[in-house]
Amino acid sequence: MAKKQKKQKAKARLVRGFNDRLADDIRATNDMMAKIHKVFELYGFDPIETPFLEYSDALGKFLPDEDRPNAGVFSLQDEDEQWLSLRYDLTAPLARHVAQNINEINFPYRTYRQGWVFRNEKPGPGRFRQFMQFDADIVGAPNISADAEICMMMADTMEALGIKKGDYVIRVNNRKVLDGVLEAIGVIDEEQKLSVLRAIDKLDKFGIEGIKLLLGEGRKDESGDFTKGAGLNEAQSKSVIDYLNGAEQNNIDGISELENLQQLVIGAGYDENRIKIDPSCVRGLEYYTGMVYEAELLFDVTNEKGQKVQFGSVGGGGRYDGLIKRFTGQTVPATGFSIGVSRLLTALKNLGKLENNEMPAPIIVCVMDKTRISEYQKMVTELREAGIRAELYQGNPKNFGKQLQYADRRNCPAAIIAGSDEFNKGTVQIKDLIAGKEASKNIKDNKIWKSKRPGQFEVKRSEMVEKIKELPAIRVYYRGANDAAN
RNA sequence: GCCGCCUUAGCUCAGUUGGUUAGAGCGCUAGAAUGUGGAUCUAGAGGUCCUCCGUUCGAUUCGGAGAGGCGGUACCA
Repeated sequence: MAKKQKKQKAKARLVRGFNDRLADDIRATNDMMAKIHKVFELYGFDPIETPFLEYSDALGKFLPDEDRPNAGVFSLQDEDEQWLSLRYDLTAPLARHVAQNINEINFPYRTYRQGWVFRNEKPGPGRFRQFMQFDADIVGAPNISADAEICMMMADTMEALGIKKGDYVIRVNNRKVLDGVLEAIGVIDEEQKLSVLRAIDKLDKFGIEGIKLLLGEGRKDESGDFTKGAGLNEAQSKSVIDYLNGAEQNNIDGISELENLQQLVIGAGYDENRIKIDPSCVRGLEYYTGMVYEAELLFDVTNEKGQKVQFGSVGGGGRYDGLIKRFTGQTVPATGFSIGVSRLLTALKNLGKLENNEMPAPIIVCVMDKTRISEYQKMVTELREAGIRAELYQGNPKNFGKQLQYADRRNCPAAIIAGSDEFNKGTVQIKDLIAGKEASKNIKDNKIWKSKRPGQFEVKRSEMVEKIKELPAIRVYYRGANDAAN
């Protein structure tokens, strides 16, 4: 009987590729977001928010087909049988919004937005099926100066997040130049073109030797799986490698755009350490029409298991002059950038570059006498009014040791203790749990430990809040907040 | 999608050449110690050995299929 019931219990489990987020991550993410917002606002961008769900056809070419309605995107049918999809990026919904409100929008439209996006595909390391992006775009801006500004803003954003000059680089390239290379070696087949571009994109992953294999017959990976190559001949392959090594190119249009951008950013004080032209930068294949950019972290990241991980790209973007045309028929040039917030957070966390501004745990007011709950609650309120996190112990107050154990495990800076003795005297006990923890290192015997009450002292009830404020842990954290308020 | 590795207690993992009662550490609960966190000691709870099918007198162990996890690779708007 008991067994049968057990079998009927629901299994607590997460959907593949989705994750719960814990307090530290949420706080760190919010902190990052605030910094990014600040930079984007400074550059004159305004926020916008669009829904998670869009009509599938509005999202572009990834329509659910009959056989695989959920390939790549999560899709479902509405009551009227129309296909809806969870957004897989923030650009397609922006294009829809702009097309829909094209007469009201004041161009050039500088806009940013953040949010969750969803992809129905196999999750990998640092890769999830729900993740957060943070985008900025300038819509209705045909000039290279818009691309230059986006690149500079990206550089500023990286630095605002605490990543130093030289620890990141914004790589820039131009699609037109890549097209010129393909043209020069006589590759006209669309599939082959894509294979060549994909191979080029993998330079940082596999190196020149790996690229040669991918341009030719193909490459076998570490698990023994074989990737078919682009099938170029020796001469074609050599031309591509020469291009990657910086050989001169003949696409005048693309080259001059890149030169123009470089001139603009250098003029504004962004040298090659920050924004660099890189022939191996490719990005979204059938999507971008001119400039493409990518933000790359240059330092090694060590993961939880102590392995070194090459982190690479944490964001990318480019010019997409065709996206809004799908809706309106008229070309609306646009350029923008997308930051992979979740990825960036992981990188910063592994690096220890997140500022240590962890929220201190609350002060715990212990319950020693159940008939005096309202008096304990009053203490909590006074602390809160002073801007100090505080809570009344809400577990079973029967066992007093449990209350301190709870406070200890939460890393609370202090506990307030008041029983009948203290109430009679008009005092409270303040127990500095951090000082006590320090003292415990030298006390082996529990009887002594108990009688000594390390870190604990008695103060007048009326001075409780002031004395709490004087605790080292409280002073350090709350000083900044109070200064800001005053 | 393809390739490889993995799945035993809440967690990390031993183990069983196919056999009666499957273990450890950590964690959890209780007590020593009812107004004091840590350390220590004692006791206790906790398992369809991922699922199904097959081989076998007998399967957690062997075989097959499937699911899930990790990693590589492909795709990536």
